[in-house]
Amino acid sequence: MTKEQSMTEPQPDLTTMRHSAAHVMAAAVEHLFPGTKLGVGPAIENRFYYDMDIPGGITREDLPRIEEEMRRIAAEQHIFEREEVTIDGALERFRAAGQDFKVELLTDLRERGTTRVGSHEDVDVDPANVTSASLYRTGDFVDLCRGPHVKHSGEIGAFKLLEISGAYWRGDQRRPQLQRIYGTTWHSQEELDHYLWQIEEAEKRDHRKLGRELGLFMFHPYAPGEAFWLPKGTVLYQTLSDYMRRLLVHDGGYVEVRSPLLFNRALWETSGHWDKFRDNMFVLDVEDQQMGLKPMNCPGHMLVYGSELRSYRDLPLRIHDQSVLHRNEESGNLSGLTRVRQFCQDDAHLFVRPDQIESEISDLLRLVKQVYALFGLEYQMELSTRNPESYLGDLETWERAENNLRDALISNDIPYLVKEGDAAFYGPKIDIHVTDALGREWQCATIQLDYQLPERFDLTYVGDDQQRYRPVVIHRAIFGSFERFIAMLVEHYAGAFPFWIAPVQAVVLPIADRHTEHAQGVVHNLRDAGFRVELDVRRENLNHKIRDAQLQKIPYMLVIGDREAESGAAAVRTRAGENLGAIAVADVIQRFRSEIPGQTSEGSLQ
RNA sequence: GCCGACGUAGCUCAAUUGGCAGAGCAGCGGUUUUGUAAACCGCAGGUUAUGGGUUCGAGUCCCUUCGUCGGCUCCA
Repeated sequence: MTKEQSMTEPQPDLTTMRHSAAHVMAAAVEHLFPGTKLGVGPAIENRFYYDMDIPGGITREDLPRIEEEMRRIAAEQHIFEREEVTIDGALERFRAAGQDFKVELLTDLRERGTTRVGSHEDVDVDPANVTSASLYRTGDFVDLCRGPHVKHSGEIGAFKLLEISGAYWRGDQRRPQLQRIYGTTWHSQEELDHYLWQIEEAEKRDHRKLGRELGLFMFHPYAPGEAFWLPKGTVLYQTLSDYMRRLLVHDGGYVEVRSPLLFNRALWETSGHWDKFRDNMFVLDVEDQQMGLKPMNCPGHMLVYGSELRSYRDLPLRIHDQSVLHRNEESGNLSGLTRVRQFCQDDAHLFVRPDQIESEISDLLRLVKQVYALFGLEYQMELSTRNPESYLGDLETWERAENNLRDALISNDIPYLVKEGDAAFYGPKIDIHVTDALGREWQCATIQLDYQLPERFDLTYVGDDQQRYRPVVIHRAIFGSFERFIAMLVEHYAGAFPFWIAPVQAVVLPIADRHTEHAQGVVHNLRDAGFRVELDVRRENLNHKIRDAQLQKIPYMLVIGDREAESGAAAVRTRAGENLGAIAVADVIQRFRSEIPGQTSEGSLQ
């Protein structure tokens, strides 16, 4: 585009285009499936959708027809005409048209002054306007909508319909289930193609696919939602676990415990989980008692704290625990490693005096920064504040707690978003959201302030004045769950893990049988130096072995032929395809050592 | 859990309107001793996820159960 064009013909913004495309899509569906009832159709990140009750329902095969009809409507360039009407007038029209969902939205607006349902906002009606509503007409299609829109239906860009799925009306399981059609639209065909290419690339990185190809983990129908960690995946898991243990226990002033998985119902009643979390717990009958598998470590840690008389001098007490947790997720919610029924967290509970909160939070923010930087992960911090409709405790405490968190963020120069009203009922929190290769956000790390559990378990410490005081608990996890974090790492690195966590760090490739002995020596030396090295003695040619090692994304390939056997070296190839030539084994070890964080100047392991 | 789609060899996928279940890779046996992304020949591999039904005949049509995927809801 020339500069001149961009000045005279500003392109509509993508959100407006996408929202307008949703209208055109709804119009197309109405043409093809008369009697369709419309829900809502907003623009979302990269895409748009419309929820509809379509007579007889549609399948994926119908999408090309709908797309074709959209192209026809686009070609006709119908103007998006705005019309301001009274709510009663609008009600009449949508009632007459049998648009029950629109009628409900308008009724809500009139009666409650908003169309909001919980934190989910429907965008058809401007909540600031309670006397009139705006309609948009495009050809024969009229929709309740607050706009804005592009000029005419020809301006909805280069689009494609992507996906079809179910969605409850207003996100409520008890309400009718509508069909949601997803599409995407962009300024140009090139941008559309690029987006479609991105989706394809992201699919190649899918941890479920790579997990199988790289032999990291598997699932079996007999254990839905519970991963089997295969030998290579176990190395990865264990390496991360050891790294975190070292960071916390060796360097960070934490102590580690192992605690029971199965607890009497009484514990869960005390902690409040029986009330709030029962549906997500596995409960079983043991003799004449009910026992629950733990979904979190916190109640157990309360018992550990309470098992001794604690002095103010003992605080902060930081208890780390990598125990197995179970949550009874609904079957439809299970997904690869990111939503499972059994997992471990790099969990810890910090028992602190009120005056220690801010410095503890600061330390945690630094820890998050350090760990995420090591993996090169992008993240966004979010401060969740009190939900006025659901909180325990007094306002003063809440205010102080929120200020503690905010001050810690500010003093560490960390940009953050505020999520008003998103706090847990027991205290405010900082969540850390990581963006993965699919552009999806995952909540991994979390830092939560809790004044309630110490109360429920009547935890105290003795102050310097002999009085009993109540400690504050900080729940925190840096990886979150190992399962989800590994899923993210797989997609982030596309399976090409950094050397220090790679399940196999190098493979030794003898060219012919006569090189096996020297190759075994090389393997032996490298293993002695502490590296994870395999030997490929198959009677295949070098090309074949190289290809297999590349596909397994092994960081280093060490080729042993006549020349290397003679000189006591290995010809080093990296998975990036570089051929570094023959290198003496001692120098290979040096090179490997330099790739372990903590053994270089940039160390995280010290 | 709900809506929709899917389930064929270890993996990736074929199989005409309902008419003999097939290929590549992997595996196994042989031949080849190989220099930076797939050597060659052969063999074996299946109650088409599961249980039932319709039919002369079912991978294909209908129902059940289980699982997976995309969403909704919920969340580490």
